Amino acid sequence: MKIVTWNLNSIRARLERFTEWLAENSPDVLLLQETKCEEHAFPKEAIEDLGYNVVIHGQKTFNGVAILSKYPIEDLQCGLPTYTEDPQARYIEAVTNGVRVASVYIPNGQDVGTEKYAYKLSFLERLRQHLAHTLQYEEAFVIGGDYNIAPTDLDVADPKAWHEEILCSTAERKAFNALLNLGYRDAFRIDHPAEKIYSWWDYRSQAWPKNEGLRIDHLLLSPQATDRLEITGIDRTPRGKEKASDHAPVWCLIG
DNA sequence: ATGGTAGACGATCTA
Repeated sequence: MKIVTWNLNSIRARLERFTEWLAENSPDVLLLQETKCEEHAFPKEAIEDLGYNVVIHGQKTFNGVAILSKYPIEDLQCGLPTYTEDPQARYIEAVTNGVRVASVYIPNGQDVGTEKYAYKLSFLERLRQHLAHTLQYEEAFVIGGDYNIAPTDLDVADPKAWHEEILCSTAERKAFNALLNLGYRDAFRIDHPAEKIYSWWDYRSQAWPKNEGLRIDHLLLSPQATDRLEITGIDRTPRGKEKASDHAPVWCLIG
């Protein structure tokens, strides 16, 4: 079962490229972030035509997450149960083909020390609380998303430039590690323990041609999902095309 | 300290 996480940076701006990639790669499940529209504006039919069921937690202009699956989608949950007062659409969870999956768009945080940074850290704490709770189900659970955190300097092309900057600060990395310390694993690092490869390249400053990226998109696996993990990867091909998202899809294969 | 680009939307805000 192939599961992909991808921050599309607008599903409508990306529709042609995205459906093209879907037809070529045909993953079983997609966990999408930054769809950037309300449900009525989401191009559901074009995706359903390719054989996917679609569930959406959207909002106007910003954020928005979705789950696509070739299998029926059950037990839908929009928003973190531990953060029901969050006005932003950043979390969706469901069960499909016997696997619990979630798509999460963790706040960017803007700059260290800002109000948005505080919101990011509080969102991460609410996520930690929820993931602590779901462990008791002892299910295969895959939490894919744009975490907006490069877990270590190995995940950063230019660690000096990013030292204690947003996406790389100590408090953010501690919050990410707190998720791992619950018992979840960063899927990509299981079979690529030392590879310098990234999932996001800023549109600015020619970051893509210079390969000045960061690995901030992750698939976290519960112990039961970890036991079933076969391989993972990051597909950089779509990032090099016209009208690309600034993020690349990250995938894993669960047996 | 600033600016670089992209998307939504219609002036800026978010990233």
